[in-house]
Amino acid sequence: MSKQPMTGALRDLIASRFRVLAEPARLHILDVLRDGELTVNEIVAHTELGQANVSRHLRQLHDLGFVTRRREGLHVHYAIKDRKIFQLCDLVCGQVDTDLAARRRVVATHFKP
Amino acid sequence: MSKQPMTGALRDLIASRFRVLAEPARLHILDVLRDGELTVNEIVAHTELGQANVSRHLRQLHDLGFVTRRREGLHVHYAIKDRKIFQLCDLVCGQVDTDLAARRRVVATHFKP
DNA sequence: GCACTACATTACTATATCCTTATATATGAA
DNA sequence: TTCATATATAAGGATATAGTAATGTAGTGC
Repeated sequence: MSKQPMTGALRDLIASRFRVLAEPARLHILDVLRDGELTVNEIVAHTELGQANVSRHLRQLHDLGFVTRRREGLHVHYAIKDRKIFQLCDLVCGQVDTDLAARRRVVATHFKP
Repeated sequence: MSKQPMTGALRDLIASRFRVLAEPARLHILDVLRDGELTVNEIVAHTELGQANVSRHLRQLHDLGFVTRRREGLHVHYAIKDRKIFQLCDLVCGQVDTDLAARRRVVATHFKP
């Protein structure tokens, strides 16, 4: 979001990107890909999600440009395309952190020792 | 996402934040709040969304800590709580940009003059 | 009290998306 | 070709969420 107001079309594009990240299962997949590429079955093993489910999520991640796909014989290897997404998650993590801290402070106020 | 793997609970928290941003209508509301606080009706006027709809979206934005609420007589003023969310959108915008550029390149390859 | 305004909530339909089971496709080996 | 493995897709039901119309609530002024 730079200085200009967003057009509706841009909002749609941005929203669809955020939507991909708005799913714990997909975050999990991105997380297990952090240390390098994995095949579908390896991702299934790491996440304990169903194979069809992982395949569907990978399709979305790939369609929106979050991961790369590389076929090698029977296997298909997926990898993080742009590690900037981890910056996104870090920003949100920081938000979660301050938020939880604020909540803790509220609770502490009511449970003075 | 720091070095540690995310727990399921953290993934849920992060995903719920992203989910709030995964909606064009809410991005629009955040966008019109960029230059300062507005009342609900002002937001309705700027976005051309229905009043009930705006109210519902504002509730979600407020519940997850994206905006502040301030009552003043009959009016309720909403404002951006933490301008870091614009960094989030900027990051995604950059992603959209490079992605579209890549697509343009593909198209250009096929439509050589 | 009553009326008016600004906002919030409820109730509802429509749409989207998750997950799973079953099936399809693609690659490699025998 | 036939079989086995890895991945992708289709079809199904279950759940969630957007938008809207109607109603509820809170504050202001008469």
